[in-house]
Amino acid sequence: MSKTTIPSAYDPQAVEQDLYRVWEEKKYFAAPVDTSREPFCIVMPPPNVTGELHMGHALDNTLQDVLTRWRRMQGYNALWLPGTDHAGIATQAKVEAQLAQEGLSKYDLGREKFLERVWDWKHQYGNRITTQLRRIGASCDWDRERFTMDEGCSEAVREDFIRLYEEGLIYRDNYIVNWCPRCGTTISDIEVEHVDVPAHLYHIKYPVKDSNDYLVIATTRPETMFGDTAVAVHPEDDRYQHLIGRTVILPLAKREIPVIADTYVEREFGTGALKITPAHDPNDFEIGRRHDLPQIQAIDDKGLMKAEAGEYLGLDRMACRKQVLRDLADQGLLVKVEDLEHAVGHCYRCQTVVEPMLSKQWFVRMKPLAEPAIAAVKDGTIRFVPERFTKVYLNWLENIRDWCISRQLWWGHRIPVWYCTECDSVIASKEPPAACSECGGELEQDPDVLDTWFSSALWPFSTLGWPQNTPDLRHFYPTTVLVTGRDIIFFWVARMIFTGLKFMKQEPFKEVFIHGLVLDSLGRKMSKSLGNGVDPIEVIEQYGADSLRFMLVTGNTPGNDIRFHFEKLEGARNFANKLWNASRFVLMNLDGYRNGAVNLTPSTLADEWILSRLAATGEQVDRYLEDYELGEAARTLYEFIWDEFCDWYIELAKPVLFRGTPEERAQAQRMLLTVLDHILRYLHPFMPYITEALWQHLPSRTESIMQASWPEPQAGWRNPVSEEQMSITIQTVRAIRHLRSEMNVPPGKKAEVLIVAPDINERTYLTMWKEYVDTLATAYTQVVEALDADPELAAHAVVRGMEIFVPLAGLIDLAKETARLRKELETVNKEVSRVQGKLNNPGFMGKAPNAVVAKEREKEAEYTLKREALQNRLTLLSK
RNA sequence: GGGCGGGUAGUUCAGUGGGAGAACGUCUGCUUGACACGCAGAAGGUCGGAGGUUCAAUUCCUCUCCCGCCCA
Repeated sequence: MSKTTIPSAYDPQAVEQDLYRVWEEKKYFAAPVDTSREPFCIVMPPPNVTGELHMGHALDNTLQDVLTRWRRMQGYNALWLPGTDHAGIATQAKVEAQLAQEGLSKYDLGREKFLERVWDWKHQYGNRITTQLRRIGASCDWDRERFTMDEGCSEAVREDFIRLYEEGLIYRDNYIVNWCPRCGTTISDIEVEHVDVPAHLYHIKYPVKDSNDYLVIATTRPETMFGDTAVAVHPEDDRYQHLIGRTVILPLAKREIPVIADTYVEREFGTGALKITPAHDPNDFEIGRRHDLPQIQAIDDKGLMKAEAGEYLGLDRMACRKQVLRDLADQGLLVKVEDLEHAVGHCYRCQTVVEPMLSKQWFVRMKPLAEPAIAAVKDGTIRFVPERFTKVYLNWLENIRDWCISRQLWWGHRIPVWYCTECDSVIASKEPPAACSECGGELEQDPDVLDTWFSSALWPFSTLGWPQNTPDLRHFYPTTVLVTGRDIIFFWVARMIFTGLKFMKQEPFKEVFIHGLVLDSLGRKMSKSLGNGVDPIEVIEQYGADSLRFMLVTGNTPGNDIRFHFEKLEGARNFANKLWNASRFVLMNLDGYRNGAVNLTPSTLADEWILSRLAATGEQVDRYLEDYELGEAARTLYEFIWDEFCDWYIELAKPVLFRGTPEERAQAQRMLLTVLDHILRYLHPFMPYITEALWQHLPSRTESIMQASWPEPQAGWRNPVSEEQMSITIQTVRAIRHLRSEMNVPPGKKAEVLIVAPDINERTYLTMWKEYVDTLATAYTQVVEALDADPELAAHAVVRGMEIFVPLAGLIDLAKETARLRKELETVNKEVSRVQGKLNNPGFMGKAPNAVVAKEREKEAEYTLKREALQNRLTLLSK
C-alpha cells in the first residue's frame, strides 16, 4: 500500500453511490426465508409515495438501518422490508394542484381519468423517495418493496373490511364528524389539530316565549345558531330553575326551541346557559341524542350557510358570524363580548378550521378492538422503548372513540360496499357483485375511499403476504421491532397493534422503539411553512451520508428530540476523516506484512492495554445496542477510536514501526490491523460507507464488510493490570506535557525529567515503560526511588505518589511557578478536607459499603501525599 | 385542566446515590514521518429554586418556577 493510493482526506462523494450499487446488485440486503436462523424483521414505516425525504425520515431510517445491519452481522435472518404509502389526501391534493395549473378540476376529468392522472403521478415521482432512501445507505430488501395500493395490500384491505363488517365491527351511521370544507372530506379525530386561538365569548339574549324575560346564552360560534334546537342549563342551577321546560325564541331565525336541563353544562362557564347545535358540535350532538332533539344542519360542506340560515344563505361561515353579530347588536340582543382563548380544531393537512358536521359515514367500532390492544401492552407482550410512551398509548386507547374511516376522496381504497338502486340492500363484498342479491337490481359502489391509515394498519402482515399464509408471514411475523416517531403512536402504532391482534392473533411486533423529532437549530419543528427544513440529500452531498447518520444517532437519547446543527455535522465529518486517516496510517505502514494465521499475542504494555480497551468497548457497545441506546454506543466507539486508538496507541506504535526489529514491526502491524478490523466492523452499522471503503483495503477480509461477522466478545483480552499501568503512564505524560506548556519549553526540545517514585510498583512500571513517556512527552526521563535533595530550579508536579521534576535552569519564572503550585495546593486542600470529613463521619464509616470506604481511604492517602509534596516544594522555592 | 419531556460549562447535549463529562466555541503553543476535517496544553459549571429521604443527592421523593410537546 503506497501513500498515493489513499487520499489524505475522505471524500464520501467518491465512494458512496458506487458502493451502494454494488451492495444492491450483489443482493446483500436480501433476506430469503431461512428457518435455520433466528429471524429479525423490521417493516419500514412507509413514507408518502410522492413525498420527499426529510430529516425525520433520515433519522427514522438511520436507526432502522443501524439495527438491521447490526443484527445481520450477528447472523440473524435479518429482513428490513421497505415500501411506500399512497397517502390519500396528500397525494390527491398534489395532483389537484397540478390540474389547477391547467385550469382544471378533478370533476372536469371525472373519477376514472383523475385516478389515471394520480397513477401517472405516482409512477413519475414514486421512485424519488426510495432513491433518496438509498442515498442514506438504507440496507432494506428492495426486492420486497411494497405499496399500500398494490394488488396484495389492496386485497388485504378488502379482506380486513369485509371481516370486520361481517362481525359488526364496521358500521355506517349518521354521526357528527370532522369535516374539512377545503379538502372536502371528513377527517378522523386525530387528524384534527387543536390550536389555542384568541377569540371571543358572545353573550346573546334569547327571548323567553310569552314573557318579557330572556335567557342569555354564551357562545363562541354565533353563526351556528340557525342550527340550534335547544338551550341547556344545569339541572341544579338555581338561576334557571324557572325556565327549564319553557320555550325560548331563537333570535333572527325566530324559531321556537325548548330549554332543557343537562348535567353536561358547566354552571361557571359563560352564563351557564348553553345553546345546543347537534348538527355542528360533537358535545351538542351527544346532548341532542340524550334529549331526542332534532338535528338541523345550517352550514354546508363548503362552509357556506344553508337555507336554514334564512337571509344569510350562501354566506361563508366566518362572514356570517360577523353579520349575525352586527344584526344582533342592532336588535339589542348582543349583551356582552368577552375575550377568550380557546382551542379550535384545524385540519392537519391544510390548517382550515374544521367544521363538525352531521354526516353518514363508515366507522370502526373501537371498544372490542382496543381491549386486546391494551392488554398486549399491559402484559408486556409489546414493549415500548422508552417505557414512558406506554402511558401515552394506553391513555389514548382507554378513551377511544369509534374511528371514522370513510373519506370523500377518489385516491385510495374504495369502500367495498354496494348499494342497490332498487331496493334497500347493502352488499359488502371482496369482489364486485354483478347484481343485487335480493332483487337482482343494479348496484352502485359507495363513492368514498378508506382512511389511508386503514391500510397502513395492516402493513406488518399485508407486506408479508397476508391474507395468504405465506412462508414469509410464518417466519417473520410477529416482526421484531417497530421504529417510528412519537408523533404517530396514535395514527399508526396503535392501529397496527389492534389490527394485528385481530387478524393474526399475534402482536405485529414485540418492541416499539420511539424516537423524537428533528428540530431546527432554534428548537422549532421543521416545516414547509417556516421554510426551516434542511434537505438530507443536500447534507449528504456536502458532508456524506455517514456524517449525517452519525450526527443523527449520537448525542441523542431515545424518545427525545434532536436539534439540527451544522456544527454537529462537521464534528461527524471530522470523525469520519479521523477514522480515514488512522486507517490510512495503518495501511501505509504494512511494508513487509505477510498475511497468514494471526497469532495475536500482545507483546507490550500498549498491546495489552489496547486489546483490553477494545474488548471493554465492544462489551459496552453490545450492551448499549441491546438497550436501543444507539447514541451511547456510537459515542463509546467515537471515544475509543479517537482518544485511545489514535491519540495513544498509534502514537506508541510509531517508533516500533519505524525503528523496531522486523519481529516487532510485524507484531505492531498485526495489532494495528486487528484493532482496525474490529473498529470497522463495530462502526459499520453506523457508518456503512466509509467502513466498507476502508474494508476494501484490508489485506485479509471478506468480499464486503456486510458479510463480515459482528465481533465476538473477547473477555480474555480484558486486562485490568495493564489498564492500570497504562493509566499511570498516561497521567505521567500529561503531567510532563502540562509542565512543558506552562514553562514554554519549545515543542521540539527534549526535556530532562526526573521522576521520584517511592512506591515500588509505580517505580517498576515507569522504569519498564520509560520509552513511552520519553516518546509521548518528548522527554528524557530518569526514574529514581528518592533524591538527596530536590532540584531547585525545576517545574514540579505530583502524580499519585510520584513527584515529577522538569529542571529548567534559566527558564523558571519563580513567581509564576509559585503561584501555580499554590493554586494546585488549594484544590488539593479542598479534596483532603472533603475526604477527611467523610472518613471522620461515624455515619459514613458505619453505613457506607466497605468498597466505598476503602476508596475514600485511598484518596486520602493520595491527596495527603500530594499536599505534602506541594508544601515541601513551596517551602523550598520560598527560601 | 390532565399527562409527558426538558432546565448541567458561552452554545448544543451526554451522564451518575459516593472525586462534574463530551463536542463546538474561547485562550496558548505547534508544517510533530496518518489526519490543520489535525496535534499538545489551558480556562470555564452554587448540575433551575426550596424542602425532604440518606452516612452521602446533580442523581431518589415532594413542592415550586421557566421552556417545549401531547391530550381534553
